[in-house]
Amino acid sequence: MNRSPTIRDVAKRAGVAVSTASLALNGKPYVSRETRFRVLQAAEELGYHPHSLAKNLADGRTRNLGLITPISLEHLFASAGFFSRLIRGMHRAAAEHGYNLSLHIAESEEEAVTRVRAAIRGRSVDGLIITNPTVTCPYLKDLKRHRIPFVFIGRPLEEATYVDNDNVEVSRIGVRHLIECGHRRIAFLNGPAHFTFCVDRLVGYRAALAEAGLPYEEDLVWQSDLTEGAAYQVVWELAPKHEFTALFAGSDVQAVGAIRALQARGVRVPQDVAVVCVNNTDLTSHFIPSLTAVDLHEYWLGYWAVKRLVQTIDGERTEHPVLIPGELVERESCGCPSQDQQRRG
Amino acid sequence: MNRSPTIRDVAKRAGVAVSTASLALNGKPYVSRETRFRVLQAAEELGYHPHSLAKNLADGRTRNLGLITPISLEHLFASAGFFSRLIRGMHRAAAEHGYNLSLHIAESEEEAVTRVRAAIRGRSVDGLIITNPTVTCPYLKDLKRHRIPFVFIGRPLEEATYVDNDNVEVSRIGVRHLIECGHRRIAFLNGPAHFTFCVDRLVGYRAALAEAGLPYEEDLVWQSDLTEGAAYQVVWELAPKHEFTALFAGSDVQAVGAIRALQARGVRVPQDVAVVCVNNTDLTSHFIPSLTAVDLHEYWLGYWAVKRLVQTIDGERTEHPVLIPGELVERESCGCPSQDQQRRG
DNA sequence: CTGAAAGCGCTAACAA
DNA sequence: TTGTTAGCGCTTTCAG
Repeated sequence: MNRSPTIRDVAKRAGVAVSTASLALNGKPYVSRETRFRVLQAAEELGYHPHSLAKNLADGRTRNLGLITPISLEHLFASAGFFSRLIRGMHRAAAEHGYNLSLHIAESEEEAVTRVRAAIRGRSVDGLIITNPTVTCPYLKDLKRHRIPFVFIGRPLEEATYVDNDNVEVSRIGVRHLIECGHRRIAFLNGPAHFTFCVDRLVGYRAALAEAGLPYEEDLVWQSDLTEGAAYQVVWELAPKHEFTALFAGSDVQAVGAIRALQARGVRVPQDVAVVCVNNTDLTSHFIPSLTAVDLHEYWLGYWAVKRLVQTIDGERTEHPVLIPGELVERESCGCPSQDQQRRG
Repeated sequence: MNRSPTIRDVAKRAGVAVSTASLALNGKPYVSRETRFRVLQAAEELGYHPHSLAKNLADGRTRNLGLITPISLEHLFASAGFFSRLIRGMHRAAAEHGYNLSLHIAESEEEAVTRVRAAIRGRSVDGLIITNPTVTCPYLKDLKRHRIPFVFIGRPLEEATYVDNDNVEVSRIGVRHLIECGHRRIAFLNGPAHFTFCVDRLVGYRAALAEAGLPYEEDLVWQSDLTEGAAYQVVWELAPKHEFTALFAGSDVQAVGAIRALQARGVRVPQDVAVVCVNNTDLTSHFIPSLTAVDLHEYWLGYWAVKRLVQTIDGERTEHPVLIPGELVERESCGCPSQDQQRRG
């Protein structure tokens, strides 16, 4: 197997110096049409392809973007679809800008610190995308000290570049839909308040009620962890104590827990209580009844996260975050006939 | 910001030559205890960390493993959980061997060819893991011509290193369970026969029946695409024409389609028909009734795929494929009381 | 055991 | 415009 041709070979064959070949090959100026043509031709004939490592070492860029996911296995399983779509979007944007995507999975924030450090030390990435920022963000120190470009997916508490859903809108859309279906007493099963997105969603919930002139009742705002079991517990407990005809759930899994609890109490969905949730997943589409959900468009979250990161790397100071809007996907659980109406319209 | 220390700095500080520093740093022999200590000490004091790119360029290895996924978006959405777990396992094994994982998502086999070529040309990976091999495998030519190490996830038709589930066992386990629950007429909703795993699963189905002395009836073997809609159609059509008390479905999604069809026909699950399916996902656990499923242990699939790849890279000729066993996870849909029995036991 | 020197393949000053 | 020449930071012969 012949050693693959280097830029030297190309230069020699084209009868020019390596530097000229380099310029020509990379489409830089200061090369005559004719010379460029000769070089390109030679490269073609030789089947030349640049060696990415050498290139990267020489110009100091790795053309590698790292994804750091500081989330537990449990959390991952619960949101596998979310990450698949996210990664897909990231991949697309990365490809558009000539970057590679490398994975740095961490099961905890501590592990994330290790991975961030390793990436920085080995200078193996030009930038980092980090999901699920929390209050602590222990890796932030390293990040800032080494001034490595990074962007968060999710709204962090600290000042930092980030991309997130417009979570106020997300819940507003969902709740508004229930209101339009005629519901006036809408319970909200939110997630834990230490997630910034849960805070934002509550704002959206209130906004939707306010817009419709409906009163905000604290008693109808419930909270549970993002698991089916936790949601079940909370709803089983609280549902009998309040009157409501609709429920807005913070996630698909919580919706399932809630529905199981309601059914166990003899409440039918959607006949007695209509349900809308956040996260448009295979669970929401395959569940019986299928669940009306707000799609988070994770693909675009990932896409823009990479875009922003590339901008940061390129030195463009981009202040405001990118906020991806949600979109309502109507199914059976909200009990609205509007789906058919739309089709007819 | 001070330029980060290089191996030169370390050597100088330790009062040795770079080559000696290199040997010491990499734990190679031919360095005296004392010298090694001095070097390590110097590195520590300087906060030295090797530059991965330089290292890679020098020794010709990228320490990068590429994952190629030639699957449509549609397919991906249907099996997001599968890939999450797969990738997680790959990541673990890669980390164990000091490799990085880079993503090369392709939405089709043609695109996969492009990505494989790019990876080869840029010499950006030491080896490739490729999922979903098909009859055509158009990238195989490039792979072989350049002799780049690779392993398939899934059984290919061509001779090649691969890792897969033991699909004969997978269905045997599922069907055997139904038999143990007392069922004697068990329908099998399989996937398309052009998937090698579907072929294998049919073998397992027959084996389970044979072991129990039950007759094999071709009429009870159905086939549908891997979507809910397709499964629904087939079961809606065929269910009334045959007598059976249990159904073994080739995937979680197919099971859902089948159950919807059965319910539409007034058949209750699990009271009238017990259901077991393949793929232990969030859908199977959250569905009502929750679905008894054969877990494919995708994590280990990914883990072993990388292990095998690393072995291949290291020149160890490993002939036979790794076959990951499935495991039954009992839930409501099979209607067996054995779950409780086990807990009591 | 240790050190000097030659690359790995490419980019980027700087000179011509 | 083009060519010469240093590196990028590390590994690896090959002599001492």
